[in-house]
Order: sequence, then C-alpha cells, then structure tokens
Amino acid sequence: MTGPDTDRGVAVYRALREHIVRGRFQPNERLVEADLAELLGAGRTTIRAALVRLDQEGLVQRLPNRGARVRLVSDREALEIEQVRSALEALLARQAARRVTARDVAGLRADIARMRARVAEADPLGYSELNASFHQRIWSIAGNQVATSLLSTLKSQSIRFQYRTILQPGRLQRSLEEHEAIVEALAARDPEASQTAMRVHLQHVVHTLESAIARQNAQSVRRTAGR
Amino acid sequence: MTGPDTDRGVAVYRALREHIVRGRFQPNERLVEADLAELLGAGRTTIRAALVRLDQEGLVQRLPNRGARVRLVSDREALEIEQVRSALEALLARQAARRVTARDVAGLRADIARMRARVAEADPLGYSELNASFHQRIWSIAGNQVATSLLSTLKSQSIRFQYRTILQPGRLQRSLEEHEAIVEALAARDPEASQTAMRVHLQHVVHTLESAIARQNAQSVRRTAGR
DNA sequence: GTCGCTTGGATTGTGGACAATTCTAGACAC
DNA sequence: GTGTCTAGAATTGTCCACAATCCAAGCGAC
Repeated sequence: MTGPDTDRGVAVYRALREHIVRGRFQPNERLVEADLAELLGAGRTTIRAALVRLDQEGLVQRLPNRGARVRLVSDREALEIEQVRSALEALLARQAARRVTARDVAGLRADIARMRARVAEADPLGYSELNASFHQRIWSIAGNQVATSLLSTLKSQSIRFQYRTILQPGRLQRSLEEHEAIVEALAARDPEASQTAMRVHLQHVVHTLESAIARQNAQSVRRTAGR
Repeated sequence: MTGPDTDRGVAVYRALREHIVRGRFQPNERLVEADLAELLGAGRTTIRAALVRLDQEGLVQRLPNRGARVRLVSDREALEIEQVRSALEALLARQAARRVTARDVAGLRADIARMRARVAEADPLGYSELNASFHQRIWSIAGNQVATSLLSTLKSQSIRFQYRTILQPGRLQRSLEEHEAIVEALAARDPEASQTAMRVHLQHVVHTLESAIARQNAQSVRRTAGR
C-alpha cells in the first residue's frame, strides 16, 4: 500500500522519514523546503512530494502557505493511537489463530526466549526491539494487509512514546508473561483466547501509558506552581 | 489529520477525489497527468501533488515512471477493510457509551426513525445515506480522532462495495433492528453492551459481503465455463 | 507604551521547460 | 506467424523561475 515514487523521490521520502522517526529533527521543528533540498541534494519539487506524503501519513503537519513542521503528537493522541492499536491487534490475533502453522509457533517461541534473556539482563531497549518484531510476526501470520499497513503507520507516529511504558518498573516482567499467554493461545489455534490475550496485553500497555502521562503532567504542574 | 494544501491545490485534490469516489473514473483507469491538468485547469505540479496524496490515501495507485491509475480494491481487500472497520467501530461504540449525552441519544433516535421510513418505502439508497450519518454520529460522540480519521479513509476506499450488502433481500429490515439495539445500549450508557451490539451488527455486514462476493464469483465462473 | 500600518525579506505555490523513462508500432529475420 | 530490434511518440520525473503569501521589524499616531 505504500505507493512508490520515482527513484530519487522514494529515496528522499525515506531519508526524511528516517530523520523524523529517529528523532533527528526536533518535534515541532520547522521544515523549510529549500533547506531540506540542500541537505538532501534534491530539488524543491522532490522534497515537496515527500512532505505531502509524510503529511498524509501523519508524521508531518503542513499548513497552507506556512510550510511544514514535524508533527508533535499530543498525549491524548498517543492514547488514542494505543487504543486503536489494541483493537486492531486483537483482530489480527484472532485471525492469526486460524492460520498459524507449527513453524510460526516455533518462531514465536524463539522470540519469547530471546525476550526472556533481555528481561534477565534488564535491557529494556533490546526488549523493545524484540517486542516489535514479535508483534509484526503475528501481523504477518494474520495476513490482513489493510490492518497491517494501518498499524505500521500508527507505530511510526507514536514511536516517541514507547519508552514511557517500557521503562516503568516491573512492566518488563509482566509484559513477558502476557506475551507468553498470547503464544500459548495461538499455539492452541484458539481465536477467541488469542484475541483476548492480545487485548489484555495491550490494555495493560494503554493503562501504563495513561498513568505515565498522568504522573508526568502532575510533575509539570508541580514544577510550574513551584515558581 | 487531513493536512491542507494551498487553495487551488486543495481544490484540485478534492475534485479528483470526488471524481474517483463517485465513480466518474473507471476503476483501473489510467490517470495521465497532462490530461487531468487540462481537465481541471491546473498545472501538472498541482495535479501531481494531489495524486501523491490520493496514493497515500489508497484511492490511487502510482507506479514509478508508469503513472497513476484508479486503484481497484479487490474483493479480498474489501473484506479486510470491513473487518478492520468492525474492530474500530466496536471500539468507538464502547468509548461513545461513556460520553453520550441525552441530546446525542435523541439525535440517534431521530436517525433511526428516518431510517425506518426508508425501509418502509423500500429505498435502499436513502437508507444507505442515513446509515452513514448514523455511524458518523457515533464516531463524533466517541471523540477518538485517530480512529475516526482512519475509518473515514477506509470508507472512501470501499464505497463501491456498499451496494453489495445493502441490496441483499431482507438485509435492510435486519440492519434496522441491529441499529436499534446499538442505540438502546448507548442510551443505557453501557460500554460493553454497546461494543457488542456494534460488533454484532458489523459482523453481519461482513458475512453478507462475504456471501455476496462468493455468489458473484460462482456466477462468473459459471459464465466463463459456459463459453 | 500600545496599537495599527507599511514595507522588505523569507518562504511557499504554481506553471513551464527539459531530461529520463516507458510504451508503441513498424521493419526485419527466421 | 512469431519473435526481436529499433526509432519515435507519449508520459513521467526533476529543476528552475516567478508569483502569491506570510511574517517580522520599523514607524508613526495617540
């Protein structure tokens, strides 16, 4: 579904996307077309096409005659994204249960084993990467391209918020257990149980994010009031 | 989330979008930039920006150096879209139940009354329009902008398939009853019941679409074999 | 000091020109 | 007839120039 552009066009688009997702541009930073053109060695037309695409994708905000900025996703929007993600991944877990093969289950169990090692070494970043690939494996088992494509753009939008959940104390261990439950339900080829397990897992993520945001807001209020 | 363009830019985008959604261009029809430019009285640059956007939106397919076509959504993809829609609308029904006001309920009941009139007059097209506004009313009650925006682009992609469900005999009456159940659950401010009622409703839509597609395929096979 | 106006600079929006690529049709060999 | 090759046309990709718009600083009135 990610429609291609021309050779240079797609390269510019990818480069810009990478810069934004990896946080090389600050959120809310202005993206001046001429500057980007020089930075990436392309004409403004090419840059502009990439910006239009990123705008539609939700990574960039474009206002008429006022240019583009890196889009800052609000706390509230991050929550909405996580809720949507929960609904879609629950659907995919259900569909995956009907199509999962023995080889798939083996792959998922291998992921779990590697994640367990990361938990043991208290390595949240490593865990986070494995977590992403675990979920994506389920997406590909389900074989629902529409849902998968939506999820992957949502993910790129909310990537900045992932640390707020993973870094919560005790969350890693709990998360691992939830993942194990998902794998068992899938291995049993039980759609209902798989969907439930996934929903439970992501509902916890939503709640963790909710309280992390609430705590952060309380802190910033205290800070401002302290003056 | 629908990022704006410049004045003429956004006008061209809307015009093109309208043409596609309303079926004024055939599916899979080639969209030659120069022709569109003349048709809409704009330069190729403007047309091209609109095409990039429509590509990202899934209404148009662009291949490098080979131009753009109206995207033909396959039967399989239409099903995937409906499944995703079901999951998202169930989520929204749940969230709407927590925020619904007395005024909202009155509006929903008014919609139902109008739909009942359309059913009585056997007017599927009028019913279909009211159906759309009914669902959108629920979206706005839920207040989840991320989900709403995804749903509205999905809807524009699958608009061609709506008649395959609504025109099935007996479907109209059944659909009306399902809508009534949704309203009652919302009026009771019961999130679980609302979610379930919505899921049941859309699951029926999915199944109706499934069998309509299956029937059509069987027919076309018969046709081809008959030669 | 604040408000409103004007003006110049910076930036975006659009059209057109040219290069690069793909597609089409005809010629030719077999 | 089939397949391959090669112009030439058609179409897309990119850069550039100019117009339109926005923004900030300076200026004056009160």
